[in-house]
Amino acid sequence: MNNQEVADLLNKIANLMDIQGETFFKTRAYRMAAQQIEVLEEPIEQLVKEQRLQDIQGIGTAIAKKIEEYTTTGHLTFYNKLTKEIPESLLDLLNIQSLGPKKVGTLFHKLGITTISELRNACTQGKLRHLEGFGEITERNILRGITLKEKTSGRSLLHNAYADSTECITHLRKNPAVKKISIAGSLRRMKETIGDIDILVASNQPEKVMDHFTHYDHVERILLKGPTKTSVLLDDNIQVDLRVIEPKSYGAALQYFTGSKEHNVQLRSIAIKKGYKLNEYGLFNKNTNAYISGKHETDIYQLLDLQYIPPELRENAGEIELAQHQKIPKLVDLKDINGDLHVHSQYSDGNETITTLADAAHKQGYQYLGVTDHSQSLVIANGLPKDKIEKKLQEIQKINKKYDDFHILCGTECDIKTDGTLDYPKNILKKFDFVYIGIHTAFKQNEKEMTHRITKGLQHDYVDFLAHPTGRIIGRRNPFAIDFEQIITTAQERNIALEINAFPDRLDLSDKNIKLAKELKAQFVISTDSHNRSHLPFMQFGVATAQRGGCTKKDIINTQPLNQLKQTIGAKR
DNA sequence: GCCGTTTTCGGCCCGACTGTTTTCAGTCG
Repeated sequence: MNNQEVADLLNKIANLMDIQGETFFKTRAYRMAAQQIEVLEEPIEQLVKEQRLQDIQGIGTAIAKKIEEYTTTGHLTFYNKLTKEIPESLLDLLNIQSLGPKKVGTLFHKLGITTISELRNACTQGKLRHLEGFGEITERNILRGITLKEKTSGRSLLHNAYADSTECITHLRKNPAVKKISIAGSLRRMKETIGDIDILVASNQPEKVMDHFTHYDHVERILLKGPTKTSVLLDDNIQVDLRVIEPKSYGAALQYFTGSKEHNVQLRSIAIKKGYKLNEYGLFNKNTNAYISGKHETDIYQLLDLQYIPPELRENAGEIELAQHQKIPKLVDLKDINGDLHVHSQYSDGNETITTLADAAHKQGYQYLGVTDHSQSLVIANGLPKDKIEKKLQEIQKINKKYDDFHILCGTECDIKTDGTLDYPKNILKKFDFVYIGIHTAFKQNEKEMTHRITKGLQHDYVDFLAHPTGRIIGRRNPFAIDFEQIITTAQERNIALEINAFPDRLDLSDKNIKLAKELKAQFVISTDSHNRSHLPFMQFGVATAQRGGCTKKDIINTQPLNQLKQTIGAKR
């Protein structure tokens, strides 16, 4: 029974109780307990064993007792009883836009609706409009909500949302009523997937800004429009929420709308303890309501006696305590990155020549580029046969003469075969400047086999980096079954850095895994896995993920300047 | 359901917009 499973159960209880009509504060207690467990560093079962559950802020006798029963027996009597009254399938309905717990409760109690398909039928038959609090418009909105949920399955990849937001901001900036503008929400926190894009504008003429916004070319439909808040659906089905606020509240609003929600709840309770009230309009005196500050986001943190917290860390996962003790680290920055070490050329499955890739990397301001083509057995990716390696080395040597402030390194992304042996022998691996190893076949091995396979791979000489360590593809492929801590430990003992793969649907390691690996003193390399030059800028998303994992410059190998990097990888050869 | 340097009872974070209503509940972030 892991921590996430316990947290999930508590969240489900909260949602079901909401539908049942329980008081807000009671269901919130379950959610807060769930949140605490999600960020817990040790296994919850350990706490149960040592009777320490109630040491956690937000867990009292009632919830502790439920956790104890659930972790020791695998089920919870209270939950079974609850789902007899309120069917579990109603939880799906809560994810439909314009439906919340109250309406779902009414639908269930008055019409006996328990599933999305039953709901759709009831809507098309016009059965909802007669219920109290419902009408024809609600009926239509629910139908739209169902369609939207099916079409988008919820969230977009970070890079898609980022590209949309950049374009939208460019459009908004053209209007002189826009004084200041920023992305906010989960996009500003650079989460790997984004529910909707939040944009914040400072202006004294909100109507003009809203009009300009709704006339943006890519707006498919206006979902709601008011003087301070407008939501639209773009033609690629991503939702954009725009908030307009007076300049004197811009900083407070930026803080507020960046979230996360859990981070803000903590911040507001700190504000109250210090005699303030904090909302999106500013920091106020709790008693007199007098405005104290709000123009700059940094001032809010300062007035709460907190070190400034970068958006990437605002998940209520310990960052507030760090800020109270002035211990927020200086995170790695995109400017710190001196080169990309995982790029594919036409020598395997890349689309472009080494020359083209090198020119693009040089223009991007890098000192070096590592060209890592797939190894021989990976036929589907046009893996490089042994007898072509010499040709590649010579070509790189020739191109390198062109540059005096840039250097191409010849690497490989060598396959770890199913038994843990590598796809090139030792004498071949030695020819490369550096070596990534990675899994590209037989993803479904069990935990024991896969962990053995990877740790055995890490034992070979001349290995520098472990590519996309968990193999997950966001929304499409789950991570391998592996004992991740054992892999981190082995990599660390062998002085091998773990990749933070920046390709948008990989982001592998994830922020959570980075955090875990960092605690075990792992080293990292951030690389893009580019297959053509348009992928090189993905570095930004790898760096953001590293930031979310709390990495500093010295945690990341490819922040080293060329000479130092040569020493690092050269020491193994 | 949780919590306490005022409290073991009475608070608990807050505001905008919509749709269904004639003054506000529900949803959303």
